[in-house]
Amino acid sequence: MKGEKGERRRTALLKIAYRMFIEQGYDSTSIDEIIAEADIAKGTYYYYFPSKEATLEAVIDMMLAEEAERAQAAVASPMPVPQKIVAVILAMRPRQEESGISTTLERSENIVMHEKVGRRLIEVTAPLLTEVVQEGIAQGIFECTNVEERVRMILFLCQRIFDSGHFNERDIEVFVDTVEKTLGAQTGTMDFIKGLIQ
Amino acid sequence: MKGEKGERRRTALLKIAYRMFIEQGYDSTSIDEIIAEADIAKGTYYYYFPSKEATLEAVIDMMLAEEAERAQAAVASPMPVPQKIVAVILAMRPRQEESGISTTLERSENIVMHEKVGRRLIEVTAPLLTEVVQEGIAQGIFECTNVEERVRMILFLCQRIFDSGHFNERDIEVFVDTVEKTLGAQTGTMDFIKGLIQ
Amino acid sequence: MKGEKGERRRTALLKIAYRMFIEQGYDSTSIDEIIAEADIAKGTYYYYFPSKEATLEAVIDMMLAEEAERAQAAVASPMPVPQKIVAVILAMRPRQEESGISTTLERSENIVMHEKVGRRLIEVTAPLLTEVVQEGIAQGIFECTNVEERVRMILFLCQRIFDSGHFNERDIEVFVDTVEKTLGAQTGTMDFIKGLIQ
Amino acid sequence: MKGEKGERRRTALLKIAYRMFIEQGYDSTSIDEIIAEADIAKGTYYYYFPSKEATLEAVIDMMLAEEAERAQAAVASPMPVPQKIVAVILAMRPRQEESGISTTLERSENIVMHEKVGRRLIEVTAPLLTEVVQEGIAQGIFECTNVEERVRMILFLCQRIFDSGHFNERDIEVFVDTVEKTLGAQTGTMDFIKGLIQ
DNA sequence: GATGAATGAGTATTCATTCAT
DNA sequence: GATGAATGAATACTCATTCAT
Repeated sequence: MKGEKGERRRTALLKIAYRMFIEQGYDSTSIDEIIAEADIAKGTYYYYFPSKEATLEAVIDMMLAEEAERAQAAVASPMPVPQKIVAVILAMRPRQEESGISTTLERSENIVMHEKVGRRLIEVTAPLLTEVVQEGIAQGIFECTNVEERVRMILFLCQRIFDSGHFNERDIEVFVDTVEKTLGAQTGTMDFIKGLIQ
Repeated sequence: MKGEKGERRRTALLKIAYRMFIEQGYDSTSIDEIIAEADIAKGTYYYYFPSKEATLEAVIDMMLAEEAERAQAAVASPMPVPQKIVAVILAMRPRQEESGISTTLERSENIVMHEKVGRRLIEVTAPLLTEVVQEGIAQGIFECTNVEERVRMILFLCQRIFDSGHFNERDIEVFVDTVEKTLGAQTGTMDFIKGLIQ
Repeated sequence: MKGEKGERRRTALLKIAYRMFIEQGYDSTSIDEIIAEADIAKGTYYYYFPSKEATLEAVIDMMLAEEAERAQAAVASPMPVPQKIVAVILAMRPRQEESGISTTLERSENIVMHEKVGRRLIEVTAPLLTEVVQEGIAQGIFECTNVEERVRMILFLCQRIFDSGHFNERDIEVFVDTVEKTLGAQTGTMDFIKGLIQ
Repeated sequence: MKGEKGERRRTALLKIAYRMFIEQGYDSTSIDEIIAEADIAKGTYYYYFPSKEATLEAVIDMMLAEEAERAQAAVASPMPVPQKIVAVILAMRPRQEESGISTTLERSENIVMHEKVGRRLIEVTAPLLTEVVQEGIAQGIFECTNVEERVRMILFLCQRIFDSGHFNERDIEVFVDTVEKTLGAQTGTMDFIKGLIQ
């Protein structure tokens, strides 16, 4: 698996597994299905991945890498702080491919992968958002202590909102209000979020 | 399954299944293991439960019934509103038996059951807590709109805190602060929570 | 099971089993389903029938008794011989209840019962029809040897026609022609059958 | 399952299943018994066949292929028409292996497979025999209409005769007579059949 | 006459993993 | 690098039958 060609094949396999795990859930996706889709032999699969579990880990890493990259780009950009926060939050939102099957995400088969991704996504995003919030504090936009804990709480709420999919206008209103208050921002500072979340 | 004797046996079986689902996770607990533990024949198991899935539902119902009862008792009591809120929240906390195996609760095998219970627990608890908050508003202790949505958000946060098990003092502080602010209470109103959550 | 009351209950059970065997097939009908339909306890079922197999035999006996009775009535009646033959043949035809589910009769689940009934039905009907044919020979309407064998052959063909359900006009034509020729009747003697078989 | 070796193993498995289905009946033959007989692992069985049902279909296809081949050979040969008809009919007769266990064929366990094979065998053989009969009509040996329906009727009678196993001389006589008459042949044309069927 | 709790052998099917070639 | 034949433990569920009360 050292050649470039092998690496490309591994990535292709990973993308197929990724799509199938999301569409049908990890447990419900058998290796037989994956190799049928990829049109390779079973031995070949095991040449590239030591186990199914390892494939899941690799898939999750791939997903996280993409999301982290988007969040990181937002943080590094010259946007005003509130917009940066929104950008980081939106980076967590499942993309087109996934949200198109957002109903699937709630099916119990997917809970396992979803939880795994969710927990790790917060681990990755929290430091970035903390940085932004501290930037805001320095600018006098926010005023609060225990920044790290507040950030994790906000990220957790985000996930619940995006997960459920069934949030309404009032849910968003409450969310924005809570974010503003927990960060000690002026009422209305984060109001523009409302327009962005669907 | 009409006699009293049968009903008692069913309950006994349910408790065994309940314990095993929690200890090893639903998926990882096979019917064979359950009947070995209960020392009954396979046919007997299926005499009492139509399927494994149905057993899970019955187990969850049992858990929820207990939790809902505790919450309901709190609401009906003559405590002051803030104490009622805390009581409802604490009713959601897993009991001794479960928390003793709280590390297990995070194992991926348990995610499925955990999620199912969590979602339904919120459905059950939300109306109760909403009632209490509205009582608080009437008494001038709280001041907020969108009560239902705020309550659900608070319950989300509670679950997360109890789930993770790894919360520290600062997490609690942030939680209490957020609850106060989101309900529009005076700072310090809910402070006594800190002493109650471990 | 000596009392009259018990006998009536047994008959009622038999009719339920009969209907279910026909509707779903013998193998696919479980005793649990039968007792649920009859609203009795499992022990009660085994009080009336020693086994499922015995129930099937009893059901078949019941079906045959009815069919044989109709055929016998036809033979004893003062109809002209050709009409008697048709009457016997039509007595083999599944009744309303069954033909309404004639598609079901072809489902593989029903083959077992169907074959059993079919074979025994021929045993019962053949002597009756033989008698009628011999009556016809005495009257100079038919002219043939090996009457018994010819009769059985005709009955085979009848069953096949009623079984398949998919016979068309030409099948009937061939059938009538064959019956006439095999019995040594004048062409046209049995022609009126065409109008009777649907 | 692409290699030649795999194909050979599949065929070997098929023959084992074939023998067991015939000996004990389809339903009464468990996968466990098949793999024990073949001395392979359960997984290996399912590597070659997706399901038990699929195995049955494959077994039936194998049986039919042999029978159809024998019938086809007869039709293509330069024999006189009556002999061809007999050859096609005889091709339907169960071979040594099966008839040696002909008693088994009547056991209810085998009815399902037997019926399935029977129905499909007629589908396969009917067009061949129709062709031969039409050849006979062209040669002035036969004279009849509705050839297809008559052929199917004849084939059906054949099956009943071979099935029952209990036919006697007079049954054959009646059968031959009926065939001659239904095809509009001179009496005696098919007489030589009598010598061939046992 | 009637009940219903208890049985346990039996069944088809799944699937991640291994390994000789 | 790649293949595909082989594995076998694991799993949920069915159902006719028994028998003490």
